[in-house]
Amino acid sequence: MAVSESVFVPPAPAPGPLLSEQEAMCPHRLVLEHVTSRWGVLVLIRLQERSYRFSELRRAIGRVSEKMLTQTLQTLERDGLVHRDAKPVIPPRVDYSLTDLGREAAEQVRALALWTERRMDGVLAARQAYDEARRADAEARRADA
Amino acid sequence: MAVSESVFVPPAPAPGPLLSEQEAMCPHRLVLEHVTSRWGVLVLIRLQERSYRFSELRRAIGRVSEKMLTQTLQTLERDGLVHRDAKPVIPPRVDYSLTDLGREAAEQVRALALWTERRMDGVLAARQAYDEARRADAEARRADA
DNA sequence: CGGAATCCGTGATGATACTG
DNA sequence: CAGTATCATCACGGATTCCG
Repeated sequence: MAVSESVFVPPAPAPGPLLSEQEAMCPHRLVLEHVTSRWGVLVLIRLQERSYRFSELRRAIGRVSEKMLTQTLQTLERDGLVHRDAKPVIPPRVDYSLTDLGREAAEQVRALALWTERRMDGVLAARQAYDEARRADAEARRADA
Repeated sequence: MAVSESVFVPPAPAPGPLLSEQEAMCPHRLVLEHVTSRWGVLVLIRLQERSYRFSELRRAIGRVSEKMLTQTLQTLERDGLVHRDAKPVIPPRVDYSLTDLGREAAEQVRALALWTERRMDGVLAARQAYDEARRADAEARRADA
């Protein structure tokens, strides 16, 4: 029946998938996946600097659809990492910020992001070596034939 | 033709997608996605204890298809985080271990995983509160009508 | 045993339009 | 502005098969 975009029923009103949740794995692995998810990482890092409004966050991250940003924020909010402050005004104004738990998570994630940045040239060098090696023995194999 | 499973042409012999690579974003964001990818995280953490053979690693992680494990390992190898030692014997024997770079990455990832485990009950509590709150004002809205 | 290659379902993602 | 709803699309990832 192609339940595209998995639907959640009353008992478990979870917002969106954000990496399949159906598996019966240790629950903390799921939180890990929320935190390390594509947009989760970027949201946490952004919100670490300061509080953001929805569209503002969207622009800051760039190339994220409204849908995915909403989904990510809802998941992180449900996990208690993000605080959502909706002000009942016209036009609507919603501010997102980190909770204490979220700040801790953000620090971990940020450390990882900083490491990545620091070691980037090492990675690039490794890639060139890898690609070169593959090219080399692809050629050698062609010489056989 | 529905290019399922994006194809890479000679200039960029990258193994597999492992989260879409086509986007022109800062390259270190890609490495971050490799490292935080679903299986990338688990592979790094496992290999941190010791070296593993392919099937051994597969069993240790559990519920990972050969294909995804291969893809993950190849991506991490290309990024210079994992070392692949293929011994030309029959039957084939291939050992995977972390490089120095990989060990650094694994430490970051492990810190995150440990944090997740430590704060798990906080997250669970937050979820219950969130779900309860939603249930409550779903009821309130029903009272309106 | 360790992969490489293929087929294929379904779920994650993005574009668009609509609501309050 | 901050979402929600709907739809179209591909990439993830599993199963299977073949090779060395």
